[in-house]
Formats: sequence, C-alpha cells, structure tokens
Amino acid sequence: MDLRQLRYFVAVARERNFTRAAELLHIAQPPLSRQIQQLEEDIGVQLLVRTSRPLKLTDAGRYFYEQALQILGRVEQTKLATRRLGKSERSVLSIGFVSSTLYGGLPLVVRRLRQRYPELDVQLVELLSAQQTEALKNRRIDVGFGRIRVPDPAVERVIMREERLVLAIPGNHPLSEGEGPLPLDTLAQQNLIVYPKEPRPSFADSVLSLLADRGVRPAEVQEVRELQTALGLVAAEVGLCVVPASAQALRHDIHYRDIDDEDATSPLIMI
Amino acid sequence: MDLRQLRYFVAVARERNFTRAAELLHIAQPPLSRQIQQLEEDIGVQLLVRTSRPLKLTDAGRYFYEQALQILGRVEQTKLATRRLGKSERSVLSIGFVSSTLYGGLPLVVRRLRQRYPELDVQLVELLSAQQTEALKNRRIDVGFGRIRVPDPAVERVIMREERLVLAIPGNHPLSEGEGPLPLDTLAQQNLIVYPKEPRPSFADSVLSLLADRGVRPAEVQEVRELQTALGLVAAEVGLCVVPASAQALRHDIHYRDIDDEDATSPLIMI
DNA sequence: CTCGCTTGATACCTATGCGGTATAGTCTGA
DNA sequence: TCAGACTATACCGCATAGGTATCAAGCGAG
Repeated sequence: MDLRQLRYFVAVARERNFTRAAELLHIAQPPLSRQIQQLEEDIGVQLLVRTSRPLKLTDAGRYFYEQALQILGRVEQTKLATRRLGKSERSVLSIGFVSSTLYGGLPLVVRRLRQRYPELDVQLVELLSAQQTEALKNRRIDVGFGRIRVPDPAVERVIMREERLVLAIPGNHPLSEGEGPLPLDTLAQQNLIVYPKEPRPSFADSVLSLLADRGVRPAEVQEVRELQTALGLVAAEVGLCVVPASAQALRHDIHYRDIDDEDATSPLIMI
Repeated sequence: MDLRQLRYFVAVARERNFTRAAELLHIAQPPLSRQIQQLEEDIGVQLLVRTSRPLKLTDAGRYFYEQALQILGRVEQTKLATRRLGKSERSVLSIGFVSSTLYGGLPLVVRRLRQRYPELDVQLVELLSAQQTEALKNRRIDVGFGRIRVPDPAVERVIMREERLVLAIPGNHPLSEGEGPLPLDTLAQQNLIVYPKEPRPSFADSVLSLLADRGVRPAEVQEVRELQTALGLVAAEVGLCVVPASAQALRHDIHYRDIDDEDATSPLIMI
C-alpha cells in the first residue's frame, strides 16, 4: 500500500466518478482504475460498487475513506511541522510517559513548560516504564515518567511522589455501596484485573507482589495490555482492578474506593 | 512523500546505521541512502546527522521518527480493519457529530448502540452542522447530530432536546467570583469569543443573534474555528464565551455560570 | 426497444525511477 | 597514521506507473 493509492482513492470516493477524479489528479483514467484495483487487491476487499452510476462505496470503502482522509491529513501535518522544526532551529524536549501519568500531574507540567519556554517544542511519547530506559539511552526521549523501578546504572531515577492506590469497582458490585477505605484482603476470592501484560516487570507485578506480601489470594487474575482496557473490563463487570488514584478521572461510570494499607502506593518516577 | 520513505527512515532511525537498516529492509545500501536524501529534500530539512558515528537524529528527525511510527501503525491498522469489515459483511453505521455532542449524550448513545447491536460497527465522523447535510446526501454518514438548523427538504430533522447555554469565564475574571445565573446583558462591553468561524450559519450566529435580539453589544468579538480553541482563549483571558452546558466537562481550569435567559438554549438536532 | 452517450476496463506501449553493482570518499579508533 | 567501517556517487537494468487506443456495459432520450 502506498500514499498515492490513498490519494487516488480519496479522489474517486469524493467524485464518485473515475474520469473526473483522474482529471483532478492530472492523470489519465486507465492508470487510476488500475491503482484502485491494486489497492482493493492489496486489502483483499471491494471498496467500490461500480455497477451503479454514480458509483457507490461499500461499507468497507466508506470506512477506508474516512481513515484515508485522516492519514493523509496527518502526513501533511507531519511534513509541515517537521519542516517548521528544522527551519526554526527550535529546541525539542521529548518526554516519555506511561499512560497513567496523563491523568496525574503530567499535563500540568507540560502546560507550565510551554508557558515558561514558549520557544520550546514539547513532544510526548507514550512508552511503558521498561521501554523508557532504552528510549532514554538512544536519545529518543530526554526524560521519562514511569511507575516502575527499572534498575540501570546508566540512568538516573528521581522519585517525584508516592501516589495512593485505589480499587476500581463495577457500579452494581456489592462493594460499590460503601464509601470508606477497604482493607487489601477484600480482594481475596475476587476476580482481579491487572495491567500491563508485558513487558515485565510492570505495574501488574507491583500490585500482585503487594497482594502476595499480605497473603491475599484473588480468585482469578486476568492480565490486559493497558489501563484503559482494564477499566473497560471493570465497567463490564469482569472484576476489580487496582489503579493509581489519579486514574479515577478516566471513567466516571465505575466506583473507586481507597485502599486501607500503608504500602498501597505507586511511585511516580522521573528518569 | 511516500510510505516507503517513512518505512526506510524508521529503519535507519532505529538502527542508527544505513548498512544494517538496508539489510533489514532487504535492499542494498545505496538506494536506501538515496531515498533518505529524497525524503530530506522533500521536507526541506535535515533529519540525520551523518558526520558522527553512530549517526544521530536532528530534533526535526526525532519528531519525524515518532510521527512516522504512528502513521505507519495507523495505516496498517486501517488495512486490517477494512479487510475485516469487508470479509465479515458486518454493517457499519456512520455517525456525524459536532464536537460539542462528544461532551453531551453522544458517548452514551454509542455505548448503548454497541451493547445492543454487537454485530454493528459504529464509525464516528466529526463534521460541522452544515457539512453534515451534504455528508448525509452522498451517504458518507447515515445520521448526524448537530446544533444548527440547516433547512433542506431532502433531509429530515428531529430536535432531541434543548440544552441550556452557559458562560465560560476566565479564572481570575471579576465575574468568576459568584455562582448564580447571570443576565445576558452582562456581556455588554465584554470581549466575546464565538465559534466556529465557518461555514455559516453556525453556532456563532445563534449566539450573536441572541445577543442582538436582547440589544446587547459586546466590546469586541473574536471568531475562532472550534470549541476547544474558544475555551483555550477563555483560559488565556482573551474574553468570555457562550457554550452549551455539556461543554463544561471539557476544561476545569475556567469558570462557568448559567445564563438567566429563557432563550439561552441550543438545540441538539438529529438529521 | 434502440441508438447514442457516458463511463469504466483492457491491451499495449513508453518512460520514470527504484534497486543493484562498483567504487570513491570520509570518519573512527587502535 | 593507518586499517576498517560506513556513507555517497556514478551508472546500469528492469519493474511499474502513466499514456493512448479501444472495448464493454449502463443509462437516458426518443
């Protein structure tokens, strides 16, 4: 697949007519037909219904059209932004972060940075804690914010703060009735959802080892790839999930209760 | 610019070495060098610093690398999703919406739809009210949710509800002190921000004509392209802005107060 | 129903440009 | 300073995009 094919397809989808689309693209009609055929063959799906006039998009074609529009816009925007960046000799600060920091202090930090250094371009790259160490080493990022201690002598770590952990509970679960803090052993014999699945060690391991320390055995443990998915499963009543307090802002259709355990915290680590 | 060039650049950026990258791409090294040169020439900016070994990315190159990764991922994902859609013969419901409905009832509607019809693929397309009429006619969308009455005999309109309007006020503005409803003439001699700039008629016209009806003359009126920008300017203390009540969820760093006027409402229209 | 017009597909040719090979030039580290 | 690793340049062959001519299939007017 090729950007050219996307451009061609967008023109045809917009004009609903190969001949007019070809004129707009400043090419002859037969090459256009062929490129669209190749695109359909590559995807393995018919995008256009040619047996009617004006021609129609299939459902797949309609979806592909919307996506193609956005991809092309994104490419163009990237080109312009990169050019601007290169020409202006502005500095770029590249910040790696794990998703949960998006709902904590990171947006404020970024806003303040931009306010204080308007000439600085701040770029945000979502990376898991373990990936940040490597990204830092090869200068993909300049600084990272994670939740897991990944020991590496080449990397300096600063603990910004310890954040309380809370329990995410489906709306109609018995535990969602009360409001006060819950002891950790509430989780015994409950279905638990943890994240991320990989790479290890991860926030999932922190939670599981905290439970193991306290001798608490959940009924079933399901691993998912990320925080958003975990909370989605909680909302779908699959089980409970332990998350940093700041993640409460993410969804309001589930209940959260504090955890009554001194060690139920998660560090926010700058590397 | 070309997807191939993005793939090549990603390989070089990752390997920090043309020769190894070329091996991974299963091509010889000279063509790779040339493609990267052409890419740099096309963008007009140097992406790599070749005078050091291992080679380094410029700031622009670092930015372009992150963007290229995301674009390539998006393209691949689109291809798979389109294929799945075409193969499975699933139905797609394409919903057009104006951004303000994202903070009102639309997410709930979509969630219910997905719950009730799991076999249905719901696609969301952001379009201004005026664009929705056209999108509906050529089947780009199946249904639209907007805020402006665009009279067109070919299109059926259903008013879902009338939503109250509220006034968005910067945090340190004198009006942000109180909490109760404000009369419309509070806006007299105040700087006002309205959106969207085009196409007309838009929500901006609804607000402006409401003010004109009441004989209220703002000091200065600034038009911006969209709701998010408008609220951004409010936060930056450029002026006040009238928004639907549901948009209050968007930003918490500014104040909102009800408007004490029976007609200070905005319809939510399904077309 | 038919004729003519519009429009997309097919066949074949041309030419742009991608990738390959050979080689020169340059930087790094011992 | 020299060997080795690495990128740029020059040039060639071929794959493929685009062009031209033409066919086939719908659609509308009469």
